[in-house]
Amino acid sequence: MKHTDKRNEILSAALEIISEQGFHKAPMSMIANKAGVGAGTIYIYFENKDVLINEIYRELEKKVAATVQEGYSASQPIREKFIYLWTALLRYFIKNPLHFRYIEQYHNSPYGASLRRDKLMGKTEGSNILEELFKEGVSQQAVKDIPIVMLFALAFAPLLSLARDHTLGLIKIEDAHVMRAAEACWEAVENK
Amino acid sequence: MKHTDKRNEILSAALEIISEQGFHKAPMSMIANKAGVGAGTIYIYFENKDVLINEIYRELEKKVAATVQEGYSASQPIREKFIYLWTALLRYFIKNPLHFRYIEQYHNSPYGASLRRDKLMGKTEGSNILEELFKEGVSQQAVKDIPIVMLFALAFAPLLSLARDHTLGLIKIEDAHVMRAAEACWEAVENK
Amino acid sequence: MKHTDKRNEILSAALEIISEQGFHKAPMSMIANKAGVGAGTIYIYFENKDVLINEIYRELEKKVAATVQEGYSASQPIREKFIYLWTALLRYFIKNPLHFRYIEQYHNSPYGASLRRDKLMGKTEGSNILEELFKEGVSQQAVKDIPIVMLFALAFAPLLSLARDHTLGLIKIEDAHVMRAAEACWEAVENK
Amino acid sequence: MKHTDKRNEILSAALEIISEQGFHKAPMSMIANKAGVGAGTIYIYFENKDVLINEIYRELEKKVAATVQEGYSASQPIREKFIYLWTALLRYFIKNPLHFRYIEQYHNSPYGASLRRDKLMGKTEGSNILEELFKEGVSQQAVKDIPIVMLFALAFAPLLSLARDHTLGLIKIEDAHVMRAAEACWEAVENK
DNA sequence: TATGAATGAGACTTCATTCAT
DNA sequence: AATGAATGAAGTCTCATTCAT
Repeated sequence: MKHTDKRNEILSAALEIISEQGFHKAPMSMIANKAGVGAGTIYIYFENKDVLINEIYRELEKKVAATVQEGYSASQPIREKFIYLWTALLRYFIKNPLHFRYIEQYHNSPYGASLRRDKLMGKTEGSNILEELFKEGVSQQAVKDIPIVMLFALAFAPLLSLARDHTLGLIKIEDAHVMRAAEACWEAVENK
Repeated sequence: MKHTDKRNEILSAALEIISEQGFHKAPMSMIANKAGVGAGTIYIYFENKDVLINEIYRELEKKVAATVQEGYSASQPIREKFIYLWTALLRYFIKNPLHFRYIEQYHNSPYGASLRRDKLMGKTEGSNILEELFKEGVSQQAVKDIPIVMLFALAFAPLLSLARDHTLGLIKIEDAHVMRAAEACWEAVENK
Repeated sequence: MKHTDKRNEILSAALEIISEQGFHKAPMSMIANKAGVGAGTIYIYFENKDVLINEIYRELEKKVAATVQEGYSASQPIREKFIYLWTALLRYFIKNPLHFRYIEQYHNSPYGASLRRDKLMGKTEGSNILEELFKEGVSQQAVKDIPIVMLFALAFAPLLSLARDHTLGLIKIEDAHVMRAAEACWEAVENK
Repeated sequence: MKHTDKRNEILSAALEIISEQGFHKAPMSMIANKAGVGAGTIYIYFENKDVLINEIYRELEKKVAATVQEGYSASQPIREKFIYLWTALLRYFIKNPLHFRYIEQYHNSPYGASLRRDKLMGKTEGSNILEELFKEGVSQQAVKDIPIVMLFALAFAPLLSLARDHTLGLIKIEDAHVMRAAEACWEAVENK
């Protein structure tokens, strides 16, 4: 087993346990156990529990950003770009419920207290696509002229809520639903 | 001090500490201290910490429901009723940030894992005004014909997101904003 | 068992173990065990291990100072006062080898790094008898006019060395020896 | 790098770290790191940490003995020989504070519990110059007729105390001081 | 009913030592 | 001979809960 393998074992064991049980029901010993390593081994790869938790988040962020940006074309009309990103994001969360639950937990904990939920996509990589999108929309008068934070709330809070309902098994989201929800969110931010 | 007084002292001490510090930084001893009672006394009124935490939530739920229903008139048009409830709810959260923070923490924790965020207003007590409202709207074709859960997500997830941004100091929500946001949410669920 | 009793059990259990084994071979669990209390109980009386260790030292310091000053008469000639204090101190250490070993360990550890070995007697209670004694001696030209720190080294380092030899069982110090050693130390500081 | 080189790297890395940080803040991994070798390599040269620690002490002992005996002439009068050895020893410690700090730590730890501080100079290697000196002095009636251990305490405990004060920065020992202190110690053991 | 000292399981983390390469 | 990743026992401390008063 290579160096990288053990590190990955730890990361995914932690991701799984924390997603399912929450941060405070995920003792390091349990993570080590699930990863098939000794308790001390985790500390070879991660300075402490906080660092491990933050590292998982950072990796998830990258994956989400990469997935969502894949196939994104900046030259389309605003509405199409919005719908594309919105549905791609929701589909990613539906396909990866563990990732979603982890991200949610992280945002609602001291660890991610500083981060904003809506800075989810690409912000760290410099330009934030979503923010750009809204700014462009506002300047074109296609989107309501209200604070960006409000636009985020209107457009993406429902997305997260639906993703949560889905991972909790409260609803089974079908493709038609994804599209209708995306359109409804667009209507909320759209300038009419 | 009467029986009820002590119970209330405990409830509000716990509410305050948990709202500000989070569940896992709210030891029973600290709660007892702030409530001015002995550590063991808490266990006379509440079987254990979980029960206490759930009890606080239930009381908050009642207060929210009562406040929001106050002044609500079932005879108005759908849209007006929606706007009324929506703005009343957001205003309540803005006025009572501790209550909001507690509710948020509860929902994003194992304690409230089973409950749904949208069951916020009175659902558990039988009649759920919001649910009635949406059903009525759907039957009148004033509201989109999609699953109720989705309507809740579209209409109320942004509200919670805005309330959070407000309590975190990320935005200062003014009266004009409240109204515009309410209208935007209506547009999201509205059948056009 | 009263509140004070348990605290004292802990203090003397810790004193004994640390004296015999050293700080790093005195785990809290062992102390708790010897004191006949639960592991967590120690933390009711002492914030953490450091505090416990410092507290023990402070109590010993008090006892030593009290014992040595008992029967001390400031009105005697310098030489007699010196001999009195010196012999009283050595006799105390011979009678209380555990106390001596603890004090020694404390001084040679990060805990007591700031304290000086020679500030042993009464400094914390304001006036340091020994320092006064030396100053008086210098001004009377009865004692060598060299830095106080050197006087302490000349007069008291041998005392501690003898006490150590005794507690380690390397020598059996008899009364005649105590007196001869005291006189020898006086000769070292005496101005001739 | 030769066998001997690596061994020496380890010894001096350990000496430095332990002198500055103490035994319990000197993990083997840190020593290995500073020595530029793998953690496992240490165990090729030294059976375990205790052996390493004892080995360092033994090497220091040799160096001290060699340095002090250098220039020592057995044919001088007792007093001159004493003064010579005493001052040479103090000067060595002042010049090599790391060596002194290590020796001190060693003596005040379980590792050196069995050794006596006054066996410092070559005693274990058979002939002990100091012991010879005192015996000679006693037989000439130049030195007090008391147990050798006491003579050591009177003569050398102050030396170590002064060296400690110096390395801690509490005093700046000048050449004049060294001589006066040596003479004072002679007065303490001198038979008058 | 009320108390709060006492408990001990369990959390995080360190580090001497081993062993496959 | 040399390495350094891996191990897991052991250390300090927290806190929900109990029980004698």
